[in-house]
Order: sequence, then C-alpha cells, then structure tokens
Amino acid sequence: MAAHTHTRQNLAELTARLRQRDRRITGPRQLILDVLRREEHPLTAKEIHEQLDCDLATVYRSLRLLEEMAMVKRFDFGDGTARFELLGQNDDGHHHHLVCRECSTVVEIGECFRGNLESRIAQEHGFASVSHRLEFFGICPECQAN
Amino acid sequence: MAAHTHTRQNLAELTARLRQRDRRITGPRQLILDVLRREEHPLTAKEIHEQLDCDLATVYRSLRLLEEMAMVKRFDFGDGTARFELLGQNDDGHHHHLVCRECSTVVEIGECFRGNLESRIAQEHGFASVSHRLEFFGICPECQAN
DNA sequence: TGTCTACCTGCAAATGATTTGCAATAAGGG
DNA sequence: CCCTTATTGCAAATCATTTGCAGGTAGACA
Ligand SMILES: [Mn+2]
Ligand SMILES: [Mn+2]
Ligand SMILES: [Zn+2]
Ligand SMILES: [Zn+2]
Repeated sequence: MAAHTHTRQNLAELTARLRQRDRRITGPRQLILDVLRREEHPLTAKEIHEQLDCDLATVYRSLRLLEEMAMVKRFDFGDGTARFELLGQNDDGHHHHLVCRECSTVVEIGECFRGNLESRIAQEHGFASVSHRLEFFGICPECQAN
Repeated sequence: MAAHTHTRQNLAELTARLRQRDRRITGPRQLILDVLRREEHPLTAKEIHEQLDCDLATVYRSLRLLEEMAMVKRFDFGDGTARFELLGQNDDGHHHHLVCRECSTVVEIGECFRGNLESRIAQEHGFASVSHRLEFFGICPECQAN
C-alpha cells in the first residue's frame, strides 16, 4: 500500500471521527498524523513539534484529542516524557517495547501474555477491566560493544 | 519481629552502606526509612515529606541517595509522580502493582513471570541485562459498587 | 459566496514534580 | 574540641505539560 493511500486512509478516518464529536479537521491535526505515520517508534511531543510549524501547545492539545479518539496511543518509558504512536483502525495498539538504557534505541515487542494474566489478576483481586503497562529495558548490542 | 527491631536493622544497614560511600547518617535519612517502614504501599516524596519536618528538597535528595544505595525502590504508576518503597536487605524489590484507575487503591502483586520472558527477549534482540517494569490498572471492587 | 458561531490556534503565563546553586550548619574522624 | 566535607534549607531554575485569553478559521447554512 503506497504512502498516499495511508494518508488518504488517515484523513478519512480522522474526518469521520472528528465529525462525530463536532471537532474540526485542521492542519496541525492532519500533519501530526502524517509525522507519526512515517515513524515506526513512538515520538515525543517535542519530536513531533520539531517536524511541524505550529505551537507546541497545539501539539499537546492535538495529541490528547487524537488519543481520546483512539487514533494515537500514548506510551510511558518512565523518563517523564510521553511518547506517541499512530494507531491503525480497529487496533488498540497494545504492545510493548525494549528500550536501551544507554542510547534509548527502541525495539518493538509484539507479543504479549495478555489475556490470561490480566483476567487472572482481575479475578484474584476482584478488579474489573484490568489492563497493564509493560516495558523492557536493557543494553542494546551496539552499546554492549562500546 | 518487633518494630524497634526493624528500626535497629534499618539503622544498622543504613550506617553500613553510608560509611562505604563517605556519606553521613543524618536525621532526615533515618526518618525517611522510618516512614517507609510503616507503609505497605509505595509513597510519593510529598507524602513522605508530610510526615517529616525537613525540606522537600532534602526528601528528594535523600530518596535518590537511598535508591542508589538500594535501600528504597522507585516505582512509576504512570501519573508523573514517583513512588518509593522500602527494600529489605538482599531484596531487589522487584514486584508489581494493581492500581485502581478511580481511587488509586494499590494492591501488591507478588508473582512475576520474570526470568524466562526477560531472557528470551534478551536473546531474541541481543540485548544484555534486560529488566522490565510492569504495572496493572483496573477498577477496584469498591469503585465498581459506586 | 458571505455570514455566523463554535471550535482552534498562538502566545504567554501557570502548574506540578523534581533539581540545583549557594550560604549556613552539622557529622564524625583525629 | 576542631576541622574538613557532606548535608540542609531556601529560593530559584528546569522540564514536561496545561491553561487563559484574544484573535483566527472550519464548516454549516443562507
Ligand atoms: Mn511501539
Ligand atoms: Mn509494592
Ligand atoms: Zn544502546
Ligand atoms: Zn478504586
């Protein structure tokens, strides 16, 4: 699927979801999705902002909105800075990362033990709608060499 | 084991570890350990500070030092505020939590699938010393009722 | 196309957690 | 008890993120 197809898809979805909430299709919102579409790893608001030409506050506001609309997913690597990834349609984006403690290289980890563990924990403690947040940290091959 | 025994143990360990680094045994440092010893769930720097009578900056500096000396462990519930738990000797404190998304009730989760998953991830991606951070979120029984 | 209005944006100031510079103070070895 | 060096209190600085406000714009409708 070509890039422009992705773009069209993003735009169509964005349009649809924004309409449902009486929100508007603005330049910044489209551009943020475009920036995220090009990346394979999560980006910080600042990194996104550097590739755009609008106010940082707008980036934060847009990301929050896009997150509420389930078009981007927020990740937390524990360094006090949120990171965002684009979500495909019908994808809740749940997955994990392996982050190098030295150079911050990110590896995407697809697999997840999810279902069973979550439901077991829910049952054992009487909690409902249990979710989890899991990230791995280590030293990447390159940093081991140096 | 009575409370004063715990206290004595903490103090002995604190003394030993501080000496090795040419650091001093001060009131705030002892008191922070005392506060943490009374709690079963992690506390924020602010919560600790409220139970003491020293500057907040001192609490932050002390917690950082105690963390470096492996006497307390830092946890991240993803709300932008670090939390700390006391570590026993020869305990790396690795465990997880189940946090209510509504009232923030914390349940300690002892079990961990650790070893196998971490080493498998390490091997598959060539990373070394892989660790992980995992927290669960859900709605506690009480909040489900309300 | 022009109008209208709710939604958006830029900008600057506010927040909240955590850190840091600095001068005053205290720990503890000798 | 003294001296050196670590530690503390206080205020100011950082950093990521949010918010108030006044001017700008998307888009429904005439
Ligand atoms: Mn990812
Ligand atoms: Mn715990
Ligand atoms: Zn690396
Ligand atoms: Zn609850």
